[in-house]
Amino acid sequence: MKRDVGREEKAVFAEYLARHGLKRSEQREAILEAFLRSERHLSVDDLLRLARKRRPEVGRTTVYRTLKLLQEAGLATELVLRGETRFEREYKRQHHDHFICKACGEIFEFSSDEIERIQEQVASDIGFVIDGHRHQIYGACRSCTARSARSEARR
Amino acid sequence: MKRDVGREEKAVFAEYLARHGLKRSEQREAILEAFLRSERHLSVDDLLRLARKRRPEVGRTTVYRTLKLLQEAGLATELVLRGETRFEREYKRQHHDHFICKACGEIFEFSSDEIERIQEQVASDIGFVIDGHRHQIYGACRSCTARSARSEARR
DNA sequence: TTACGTGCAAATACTTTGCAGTTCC
DNA sequence: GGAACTGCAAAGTATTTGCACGTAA
Repeated sequence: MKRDVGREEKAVFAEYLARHGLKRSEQREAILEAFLRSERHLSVDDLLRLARKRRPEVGRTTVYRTLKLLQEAGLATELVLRGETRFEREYKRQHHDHFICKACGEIFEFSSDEIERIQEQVASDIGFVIDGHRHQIYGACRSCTARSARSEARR
Repeated sequence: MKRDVGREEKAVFAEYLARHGLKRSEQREAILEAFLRSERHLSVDDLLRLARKRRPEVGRTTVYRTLKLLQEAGLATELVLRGETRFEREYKRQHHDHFICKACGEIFEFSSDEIERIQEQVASDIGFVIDGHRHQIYGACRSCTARSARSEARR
């Protein structure tokens, strides 16, 4: 069932390599595969670990280098959450921002056309032309809020 | 005229030190003074350089350590803009977020009650309790937009 | 064949920590 | 006098780069 995960993205990457006179390699394939199979927000270490399941010799250096290529190919984006660098899929995904639960570390995505609109408004007020943004909201997710309410009550 | 810059904040810091059994020092005073006199978004290097104008022997280590104290005392906040760590005054300042011009690096502040409100809305939709957020908008400021329009026209 | 790719080790950049000497209270 | 403070050098992190060897095209 999960065969062909990210088939389209693999084609995009192949295309990117070809167009830039670069070559395919087992390592790049293992890394891309691992990246595509995980729906999560991966750290370099996560990705290294996952890629090594398939190809144990993959080096950390190659992960860094491949991530750079994936970003240039429009397949990955870097985000820094609470000081930690993570990567997520980018290809054909709608723009979104993140909630981060300080208790469990879970990351939730959100997007709001309304916020985007007001941003544009505020920007144009000072003659600023927007080209991108990062919006991160920290706090407690539903289950962590519930958990702490429970332990509160227990006192 | 500019005597007594941040008098209130100095008092807050003294109070903080006292309450925690910590001591005042020439270095801490020089660093705080430099921090308060500058209205900008300072890097560690900026602050080190400024503090050294007053006390040339101030060490980088002490700047790091003092910045930590200033944050704990509620006088400074750290922000990471385009991968660069910066510090700004926090005491009694209204919450705000940042525009960053990719061309000249200039940082502009903004705030929008409307955005805050929608954030709360979006958060409560998923049962998330907000505790803080970071919102950074990248693009081109008015003068850089004008400048590039001019060089466009020249072609 | 040859330009590109790889892993390792070394180099960077930024920040923290250990330590021996100094200063504040 | 003793705990706290300081600067330096060393140790950590995270990421990048130089290089000799390996490999896709």
